Amino acid sequence: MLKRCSPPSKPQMANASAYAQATLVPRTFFLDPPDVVARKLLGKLLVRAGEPIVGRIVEVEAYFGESDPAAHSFAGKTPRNAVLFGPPGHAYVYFIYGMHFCLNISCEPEGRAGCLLFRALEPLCGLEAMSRGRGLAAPVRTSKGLTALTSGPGRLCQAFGVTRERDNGVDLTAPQSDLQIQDDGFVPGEVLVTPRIGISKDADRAARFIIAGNPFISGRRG
DNA sequence: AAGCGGATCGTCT
DNA sequence: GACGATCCGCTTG
Repeated sequence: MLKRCSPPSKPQMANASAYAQATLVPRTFFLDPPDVVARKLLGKLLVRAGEPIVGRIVEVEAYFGESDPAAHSFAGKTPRNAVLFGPPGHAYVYFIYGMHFCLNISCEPEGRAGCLLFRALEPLCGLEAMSRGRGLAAPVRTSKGLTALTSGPGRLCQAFGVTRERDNGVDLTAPQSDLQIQDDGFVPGEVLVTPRIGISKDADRAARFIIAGNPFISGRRG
């Protein structure tokens, strides 16, 4: 269950009363193939316990395990990607470009390495903590500032304080976990599917899932 | 509005 | 030893 928290100045997609009624998303939710989980995952909440920090998932990319040339697991299991081959619902965090972290959640039964990359969130709670994580001198005020908080895989990790050391391997479906996926009953409108961002192999495959029209989506909007 | 280059390092060849 | 599932600031149109 979520503690009550202050909504951002301009909530875009949901009302504050729903935040307190969110429930933990179970591991079985993540047993499905990546494209199926991607659709279901849009509209759910990423929650960091404590403050709390909460964002609604508005953009994800599906990666299809060992059959997907663009996936980290394409070449098989290594020390870095081992989490992906474990049970579903766990965080896979990797370090990229010498500078940024990216957060994924594993899916499919143990032994299969499908996952979803979190690409953008709509900030709902914990704006001050998010601003701090992003290295800002003061909490965001403008709508443009709000967008830059969690629009992009590296940005949302900064906002939530996600690092490989802290979060890789964490069970996002466990009640005691610091980082969780929760469901407040929100149902997204139209979902668009586009090619994935920033990859060179299999660049045309439609595997990026976005909530149509959401202002927090990163990069190309459709 | 779009395009370019720099920053910076873990991971696998 | 090369290369990213990125972000930011600066340049140009």
